[in-house]
Amino acid sequence: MASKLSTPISPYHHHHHSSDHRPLPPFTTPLQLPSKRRFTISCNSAKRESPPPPSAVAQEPKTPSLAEQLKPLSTTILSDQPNKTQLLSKPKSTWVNPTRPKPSVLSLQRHKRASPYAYNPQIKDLRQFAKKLNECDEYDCLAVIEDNPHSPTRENTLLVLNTLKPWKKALLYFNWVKSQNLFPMETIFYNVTMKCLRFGRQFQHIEELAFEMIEKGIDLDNITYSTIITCAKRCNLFDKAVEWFERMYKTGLMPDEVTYSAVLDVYAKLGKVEEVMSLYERGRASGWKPDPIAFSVLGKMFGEAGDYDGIRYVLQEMKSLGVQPNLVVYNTLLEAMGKAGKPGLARSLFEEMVDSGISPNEKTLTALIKIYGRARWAKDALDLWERMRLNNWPVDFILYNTLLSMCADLGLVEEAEKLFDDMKGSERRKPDSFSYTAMLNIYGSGGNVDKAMDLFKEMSEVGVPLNVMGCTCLIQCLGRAKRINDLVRVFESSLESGVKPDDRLCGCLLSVVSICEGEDANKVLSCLDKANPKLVAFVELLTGLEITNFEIVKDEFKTILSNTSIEARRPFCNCLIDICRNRNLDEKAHELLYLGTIYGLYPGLHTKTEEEWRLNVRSLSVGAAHTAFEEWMSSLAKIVQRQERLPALFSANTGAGTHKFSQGLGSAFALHVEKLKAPFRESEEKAGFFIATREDLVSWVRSKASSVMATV
DNA sequence: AGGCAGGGGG
Repeated sequence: MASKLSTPISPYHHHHHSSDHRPLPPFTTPLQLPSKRRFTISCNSAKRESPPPPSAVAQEPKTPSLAEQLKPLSTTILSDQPNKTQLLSKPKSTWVNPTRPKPSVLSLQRHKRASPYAYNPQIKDLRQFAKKLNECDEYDCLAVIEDNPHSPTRENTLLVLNTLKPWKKALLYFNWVKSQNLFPMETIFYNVTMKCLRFGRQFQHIEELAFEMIEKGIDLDNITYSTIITCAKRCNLFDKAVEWFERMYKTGLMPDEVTYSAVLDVYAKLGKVEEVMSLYERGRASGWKPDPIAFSVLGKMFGEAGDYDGIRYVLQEMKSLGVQPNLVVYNTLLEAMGKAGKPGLARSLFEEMVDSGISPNEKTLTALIKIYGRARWAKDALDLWERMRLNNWPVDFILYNTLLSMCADLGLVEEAEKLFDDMKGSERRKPDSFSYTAMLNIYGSGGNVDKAMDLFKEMSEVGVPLNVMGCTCLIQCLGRAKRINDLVRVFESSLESGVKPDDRLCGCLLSVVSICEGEDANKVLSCLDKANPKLVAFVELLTGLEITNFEIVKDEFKTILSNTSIEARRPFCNCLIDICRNRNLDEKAHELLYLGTIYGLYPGLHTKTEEEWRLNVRSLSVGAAHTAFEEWMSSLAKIVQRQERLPALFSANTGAGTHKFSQGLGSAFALHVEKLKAPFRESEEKAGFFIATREDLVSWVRSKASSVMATV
C-alpha cells in the first residue's frame, strides 16, 4: 500500500492494522538509520526545548549544566557533517583525531565499592534486632533500639540499616544513631537510609536528607544522586529528577554510567526522545559503552512511542557495540515491537532469543501472548501456549489473565472457560477482577448475554468486585441485546458498589442510546445523566425541538470534548453522529462530523495522491461513515461543477471487518452506496475497499446534481 | 549504598 495513503491513527485500532509476516532483519544486517520521520536529533530543537533551566550557566565553566551540555552539540559534533541524521550512525568517528580532547559528559569509572563487610560474629543478633525493630509498634521503637544487644558501631549500624525495610523505622534508627554522636555519619549512611526512603516513595524525606548533607559538608556521590533521581522518578516528580541531575553537574561531579542511564530513563519517561538521543550520543562520544540496562531504557522509550525505526536502531547499536541483549532487554524490545505494531518481528525476535539460549520468563510470555492476541494471530497464540506447557515455561497470575484476554481477543470461548475453571480450582490463582473482566468481554462480544449475567451474579457471590471495565463490557453486551432494564440494574448496582464511571463507560452508554428509541433511550440517558450530565444536556440540545444554531453546538461540543479523555473523544463524536442520523437529524450529523474533523478526531480521513483520492472510514461508526461519504460526494459535486482536475480513481476504505467490533461497517457501507446508487463497487483484490472510476463518478454526480446533493 | 522489563474496555 502506498505510504502516502496513511491509515487513520486510532487509539482503538492501533494494534489491529499490523499484519507483517516479514522476518526480522537478522541481527547482523548493516546499520540502518532510524528515519527522520520518527525522531530527529535536532540540536535546534534540543536547544529550543532545553529541558532544565540553565540555572548553572557561567558559574562553573568547567562543569556546564545539562542544558549547556546539550547546546553545543551542533558545534562540536555536527559542524562538519552535512546531514543531521549522521549523528546517529557513528558518533565515534567525530573523535578519530586523538589530539582533540574528548568532551566528557560522564565519568567512565564506576564507583568502587567499599570492601564487603568483614565477618561479623554478631550478625545473627543484629538481624534479630532489626527484625524486632521492623515489627514493633512505632511507640515502642525507642525501647527496642535501646535494647540493642550490641553497641551500634559503624559496621553494626550499616548492617541494621540495610535490614530495615519500613522507611519510618530506617529514618528513626538513622536519626537515633546520628544523635548518639558515636562516629561521623559518612555518605554511605545517608545512601542506605535513602534507599529505604525510596522504597517507601518518600521523596520529601530524601530531599531533606540531601540538603542536610550539603549543609554539613558531607559529600553526595553518584550513589546518592542516582538514588535521589530514581526516587523522584518513581514519585513522578520528573522536574525534581532533572533538577538534581543539574545540581550534580553544578557541583562538578560527573555522572557515572548508572546515574547516566537513570537520567536517560527520566527523559525517556518524559517522552523527550530528542533529549534522550542527544544525551546518549554525548555519552557515546565520550567513550561510554552503553550496557543492557541503558539499551532497555532506549527500547522502552521507542516502544512507548511506537517507533519501529527507533527499536531497530537499538538492536543495531547493540550489534555494532557487541552488547549481547539479556532477558530484560529482550522483554523490553518484544513489548516495544508489539506497541509498534510488528507482531511478526516480535515473533522472530523471540525465536532469536530462545535460539541464543535465553529462556523466556513470565514477562516475556505475557508480552508475546498479548501481541498475538491483539494481532488476532490465533495459531501463533495457541502454538505458544502449547510450547509453554511442553517446555514447562513459568506461568504466573498475570500471565494467566493475559491468556484469558487473549482468548477474548480471539473469541476462544471454550479455551477461556477451561482456563477460567482451572483458575477457580487452584489455590493460588483464584480469578480476580481482571479475570472476570476478560470473561465478561468474551461473553459480551460473543453476544452471550445470559452467561455474562451469570458471571455478574457469581461475582457478587464470591466477592470479586465488578470494576469499571467489567461494567463497560457487561453494559455493552446488554445494550446490544436491548436488555435495557437489566442494563439499568447493572449500572445502578455498580454505582452503589463504588464503580466510578469513566469516559469509556459513558461512551458505551452513549452508543447504546444511539441504537435505542423512545423510552429505552430515555432510560439509558438517565443512567448517563448520573455519570456525565453535560453530555446528556448536549444530546438534548442536539435532539430537542428547539432550533439550535451552529455556534452554540460548536461551543458546547468543544467544552464536552475538552473535558473528555483523548481516547474517548472520537467514540463520543461517532455516537453523537449516530444518534442524530437515527433521529433524521442529518444536518446536525454533518455539523458534528465537521466539528470532529476540525478538532482533529479524524486524522487522515481523506488522503489524496495524483492517481487516487481515498476516504478512510475505518475508525468511524456506521452513521459517521455515511455522513462522511455524503460530505465527500457533495464536495466532489462542487469540484465537478467547477470542472477542476480529478484523479482517475476514488476509493473508500471501510476495513475488512476482521476485527470483532468493526464487522458490519463494510456491509452497511455497501447498502448505503446502493441506496444512493453511487458507483462504488467492493474491490475484489483488496478486502475492505470500495472503488469508483472518475468517469462513473462524474456521470453519477451530474445525474444527481439537483436532488440529493442539494440537501447535503 | 545506586540504573532497566509484564495484565484491561471502542
